Amino acid sequence: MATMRRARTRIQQENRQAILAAALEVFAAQGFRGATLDQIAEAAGLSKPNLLYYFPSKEAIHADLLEGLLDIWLAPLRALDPAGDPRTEVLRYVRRKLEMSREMPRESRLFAYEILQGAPRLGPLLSGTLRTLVAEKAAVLARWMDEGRIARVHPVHLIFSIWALTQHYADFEVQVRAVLGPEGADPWPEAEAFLESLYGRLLAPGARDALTSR
Amino acid sequence: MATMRRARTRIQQENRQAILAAALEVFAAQGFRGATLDQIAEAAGLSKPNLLYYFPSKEAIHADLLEGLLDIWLAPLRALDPAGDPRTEVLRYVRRKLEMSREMPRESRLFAYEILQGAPRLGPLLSGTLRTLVAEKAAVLARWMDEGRIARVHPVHLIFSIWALTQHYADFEVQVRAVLGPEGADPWPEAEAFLESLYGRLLAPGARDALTSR
DNA sequence: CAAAACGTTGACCGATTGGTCAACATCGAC
DNA sequence: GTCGATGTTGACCAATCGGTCAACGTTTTG
Repeated sequence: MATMRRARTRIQQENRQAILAAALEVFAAQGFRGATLDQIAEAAGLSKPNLLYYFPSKEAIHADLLEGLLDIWLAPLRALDPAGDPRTEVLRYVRRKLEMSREMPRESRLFAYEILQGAPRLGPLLSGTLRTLVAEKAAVLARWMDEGRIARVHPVHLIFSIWALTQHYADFEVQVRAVLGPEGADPWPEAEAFLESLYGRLLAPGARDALTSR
Repeated sequence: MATMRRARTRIQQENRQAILAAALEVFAAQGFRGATLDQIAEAAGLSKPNLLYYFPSKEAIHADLLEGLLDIWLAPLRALDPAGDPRTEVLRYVRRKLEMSREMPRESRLFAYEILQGAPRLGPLLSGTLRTLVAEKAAVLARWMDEGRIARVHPVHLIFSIWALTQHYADFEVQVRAVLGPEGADPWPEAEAFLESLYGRLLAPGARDALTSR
């Protein structure tokens, strides 16, 4: 009846969960080196030795957090349906990714810190899982372009652009809010409208680059 | 004849310069908390006490670095000419910003760490200098849109998008290279071509959002 | 209810870190 | 070349950090 996958007791599951939640908060705010076990322990409502009763080290907590993250993070891209309507699929991907930035900014920042640092911990996953997935979905995009159903651009950079634009609103939220000002409108609906315009126009079949020089 | 602005002696200027260069390298790689004075001292070819002879503290080095950065960083946006041709101006801004990401990735990462952390040090500058400049340039863009010379989008988010897309290639370079693979082409020319397509199509006068739903 | 397993913590430890200081070395002006 | 100003450093310090441990509660199980 009991699941009994990893943690045996109820209290063990609760505390591990509380620790991971607290660690996410602290790591996302301070980065790995900036975070301290005391901060995490206090945020989790536990003592530091107690925290180390559930996890062998600070590194282990961080690793646990990162491990689960990549799958969640890539779910929207995985969901890109080769059988769907091209523009609908891409725009849904953009919307879902932006929604993740809004709903999970801490996860986004945790990821950003890791990449900024040179991906010392999940580097292999980037050249493995991530690279494979991107190659697969880029092929789908390229096929759609071949069929003339969306305009032609470099498919991998198209994916990069979606990552950059959506994560920006989570990772650089302080800057966004500072620029928009204290009475600025909620940036999220604005961002969604902007991104819909951007990808709508970029991918409209028959779109050609505007004349720019000469 | 001598400039004699700040540092009096020749050796003082040289060493301060060496320290700032070394600190930029280390801070950009490890973040503020991750960097140590010993690392900076070694990279600068000095001893730690000697380093503290030129700067009063680790904080001071970091502050010095950040202080000079924002102006450099915003120079391309400042150069956006209200009297120029709209699409040429925007595309030149994009190109210059991308070039800065390529030529000054350490500065870009230093900035990224600061914002990620919540901009504890240059927060006021964001709501001051930066906000003013963006408002001014957004007004220029809005006027161009009113005149029908570029397509209408939210001007501030247009600027956000340029920051996000260009800095992505510097800050997330590890991820970009991992996804493109070891034998992947040089990402920079690809990125430039992609961004030119993107902004060319986004801003083409008369551009309308593609039909997406229903 | 006893005892074993599980859970919790104050006190402590070694390592690292930012920063100090007194002593020493070097340089530049006369 | 001498002497004061400038530059340099080994040794040291207090604070912080990740992690340990022995002792003490608490829960679960027979």
